[in-house]
Amino acid sequence: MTDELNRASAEQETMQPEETVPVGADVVTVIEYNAVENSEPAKVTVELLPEWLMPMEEEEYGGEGVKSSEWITRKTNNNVPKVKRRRGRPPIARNARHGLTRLDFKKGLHADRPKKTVRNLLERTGSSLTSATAIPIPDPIRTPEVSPQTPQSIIPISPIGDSSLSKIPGAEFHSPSHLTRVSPLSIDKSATRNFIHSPAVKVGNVTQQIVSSIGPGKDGTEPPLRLWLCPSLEPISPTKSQDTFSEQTVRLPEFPETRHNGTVTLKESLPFLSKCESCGSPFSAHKIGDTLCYRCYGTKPEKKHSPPNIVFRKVGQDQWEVGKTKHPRKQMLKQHPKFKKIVKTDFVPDGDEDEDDWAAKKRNRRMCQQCVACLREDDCGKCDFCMDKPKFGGSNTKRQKCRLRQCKFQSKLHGHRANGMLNPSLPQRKKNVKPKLKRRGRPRKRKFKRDPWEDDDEVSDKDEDDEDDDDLRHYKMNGRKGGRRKWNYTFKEDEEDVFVETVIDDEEPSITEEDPDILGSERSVMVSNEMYSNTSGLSAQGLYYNVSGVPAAPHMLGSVPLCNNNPLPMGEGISSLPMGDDVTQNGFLQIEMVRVGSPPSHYTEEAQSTEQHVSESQLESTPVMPSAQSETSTTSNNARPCKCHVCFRRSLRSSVWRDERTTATETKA
DNA sequence: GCCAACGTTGGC
DNA sequence: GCCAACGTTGGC
Repeated sequence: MTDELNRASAEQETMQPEETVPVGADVVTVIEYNAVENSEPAKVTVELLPEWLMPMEEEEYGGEGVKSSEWITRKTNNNVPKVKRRRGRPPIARNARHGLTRLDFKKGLHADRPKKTVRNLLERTGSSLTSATAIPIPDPIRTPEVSPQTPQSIIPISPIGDSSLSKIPGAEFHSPSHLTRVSPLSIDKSATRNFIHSPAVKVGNVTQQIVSSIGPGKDGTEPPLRLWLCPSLEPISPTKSQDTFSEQTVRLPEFPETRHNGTVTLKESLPFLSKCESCGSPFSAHKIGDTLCYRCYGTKPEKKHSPPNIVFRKVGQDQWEVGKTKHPRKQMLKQHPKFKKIVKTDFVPDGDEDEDDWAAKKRNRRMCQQCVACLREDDCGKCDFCMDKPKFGGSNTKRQKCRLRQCKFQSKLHGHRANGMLNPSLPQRKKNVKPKLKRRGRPRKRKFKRDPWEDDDEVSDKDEDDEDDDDLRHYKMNGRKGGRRKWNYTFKEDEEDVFVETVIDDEEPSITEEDPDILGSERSVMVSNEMYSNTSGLSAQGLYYNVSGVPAAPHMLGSVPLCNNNPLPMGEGISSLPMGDDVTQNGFLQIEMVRVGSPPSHYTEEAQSTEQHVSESQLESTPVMPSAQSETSTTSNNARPCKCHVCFRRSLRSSVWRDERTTATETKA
């Protein structure tokens, strides 16, 4: 196991230089860090730009002609001037409140709302729970089962053995319920026997193992009924260590959450009595992270809510069928065609939430409400978007916000240097400008040419066959949608909380190692720097990650404080945990990040390109990153200076840029 | 992948 | 109903 994990670490690190960095705060943070600490002057060509092309902060700082390095430094100081927020057309204030109301600050959960589709409406009304392929949209009817965790449902972890934390008086670690709930410590003979009696258990092999080892009624006591109703409430007693399961269930690296090629050992086959999040019935969790019983798994393959963790979920991999089929992914997708569409692991909106909240949030997805651009009130009147506005005499064809008011973080125009952005006074889109190409976009229902030699006009006059058209369009559509996708990046910031949601959707993962989507499936990332008050006992400023499959307190879960007193580099830390192929395939990696350094105002747009530059060409010479990579690949317990931003980025990177195929490839190498 | 065009929606 | 601008479409 250790060797395997070490190998995984090396594989992770080797992929890092090739990553494509999404538009995100984490990226920028690192760049700033490097720029400041390493005193490496940013290679930025200073050029005079029109006002609306100048960096917005520069304008706010009144720094005409401010050099880029200075500019970055200033931004690092997080001195974004407060500007009176506009309450006009973009309903910032109200919607910001709306957005905040969707945040559960205690749990760091960010509520999201499904789209108003017929399917969703049906599901919300409870009229249909039939679809085994349905996107696991939160069902308000079932929300009581996933209501906020009561203190009783959070199992105080008292690890058996020599854990130092177990000796801390009153130490209580409130890990996400789905992690603690399946703690093997809750398994005792009675519980296991109860599990055998559970009607929800249908996994035969597991049951047989238990039956053979522990006969029902051996101890002559029936389990309490409450154990049936809520197994997680079963008190955990260290005295249970004397039972036959304690030894192998407590030791983390060997924790049997992984299986290889369907080979399940006796030890691995031991189930954990868990409570299904969907139906509430106890069931046998094959591994940590299994929150749904076998029955509900087909209908609700996604957990309903997630803690403010980073959740990398290997979608399209049947957690139950791994190893039992030659093509588990295909089989899974066939069984659950919509399974891979599960993207966001957001908090289940309670029934009180109305559509207005969702609409309000939806309207503000392009606004962080905090950046200078969002706080800007006036249109510049000079950019192309302003010029397009009717009030500026435009034709209102673009219908976009002023360039200067485009959110730095969430605008989809972020980072784009449209042709019309270079200089509004200059002719735009010089390249390949043809008069007949002037009309672009949606309304043009241009038909595809049958004959490539046909003229466009001729084709347009023809009445083509609809089926051919559809085929062609379908092909084109697939060609686009089948490819890689960008990170769908969302950024939410409050005065105290920062939420970064990144969704990666690649239906057709690339095989190349440099492919940032090498996980081969959709991934959902949600980062929150909200501190967990209940993760006391660990460094409040630390960066932690939890890996599913490790059932205990954060320290037992493999959470590693990455900053200050962090003995482990992030990449290595993750790789040293059982998150190899099996975990990424069968379960999901959960990373819990606590108070990760810089506020979002540090993030700059320019740093994205800089980051790419570093990643691609300077990694081998950069004093920070390359050494980390080389070290983390083979060694362990390297005491490194605290670099919060670096840790954060590396954590994301090393967690995301993994793929089992890459693992196999590099294993060969 | 980029982005022009515009349908559409929400606030007023 | 008007305005602002988000989200989608589809050509390139």
